[in-house]
Amino acid sequence: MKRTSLAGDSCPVARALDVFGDWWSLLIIRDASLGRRRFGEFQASLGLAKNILASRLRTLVEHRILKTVPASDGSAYQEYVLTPKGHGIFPILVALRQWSEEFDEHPEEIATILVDREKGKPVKKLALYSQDGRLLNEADITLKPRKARRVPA
Amino acid sequence: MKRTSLAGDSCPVARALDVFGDWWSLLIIRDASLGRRRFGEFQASLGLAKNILASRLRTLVEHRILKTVPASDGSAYQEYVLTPKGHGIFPILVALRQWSEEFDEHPEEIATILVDREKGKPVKKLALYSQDGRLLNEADITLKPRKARRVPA
DNA sequence: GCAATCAGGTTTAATAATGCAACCACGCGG
DNA sequence: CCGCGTGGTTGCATTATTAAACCTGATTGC
Repeated sequence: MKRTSLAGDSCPVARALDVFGDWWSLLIIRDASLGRRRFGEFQASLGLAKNILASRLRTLVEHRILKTVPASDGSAYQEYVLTPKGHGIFPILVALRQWSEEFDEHPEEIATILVDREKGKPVKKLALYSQDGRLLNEADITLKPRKARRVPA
Repeated sequence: MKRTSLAGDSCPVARALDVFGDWWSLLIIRDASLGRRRFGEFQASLGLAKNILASRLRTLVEHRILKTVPASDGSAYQEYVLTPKGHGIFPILVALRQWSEEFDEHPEEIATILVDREKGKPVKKLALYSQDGRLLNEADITLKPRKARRVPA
């Protein structure tokens, strides 16, 4: 069967999904962004098989989304923490959360809401703006080739 | 071995991933948001097996992210178009794209950039704001229980 | 100081999800 | 009535995911 790799795709959405588009990676990253760092913490929180967790952590480290650090409590073990590249996934988690908050069929089952720490009030929805500050929706944008193609002589 | 379902999870991120967190759904939604509507268009664009595509389209319709409409060119076939719930996924696609644009190891392989239709200039990065307009980053937010828990007498 | 326990995995064997290709049904053109 | 394009479904081989058993090195109990 071989799951088709998207790594060579030219679409940035596909390239991102190739890195963490599987069933567990984003949840591991979510846990990491909530401060979990130890193998056992992830395993207890997510309830996934340990071999899968080991495999996912390995590929996330390879992709430099996580890095291992020597320990924090003096024990001989290692911990997994987000790199800057990993922290960059934060908006994606927020977007996923906001979509569920808005469209989930059973919103009463959602346990938590995202609030700003200072005031304790819900955050605004993520929104897309043009460089000159206009609010953009799906119809207001378009795709452009990244660079003018060099025409062969 | 049954793939563990996340549908009953109380985390909205997990709930979203349960709906479209597989290998293909987000790419189908991306294509739909680019205007593709026919089975054959998706299949040609994504290069996935037809049975998988049929299965994904079915579950996306069940979840009301896509809906089938009778035809647009008069033929007897049906087309798949995004519902409002489906259009709500747009910010997630943008977030994925922007992450790749910022962190991909081979950005030269990315073919397109997102620009606003009116001016043709790249869009701003998605950003998270508090209700009173402060720019928030990962450290400025926290999770709060959705409702005050009713304490049993 | 020796057994028991725990963190952090690897190995094994079963089951479920892919992928590919072949097949089917329908409408249409000739 | 024969073939072709669209839109699927069905079988079967291959791969991924899973739970559970096992392993290793460090820490704790006594």
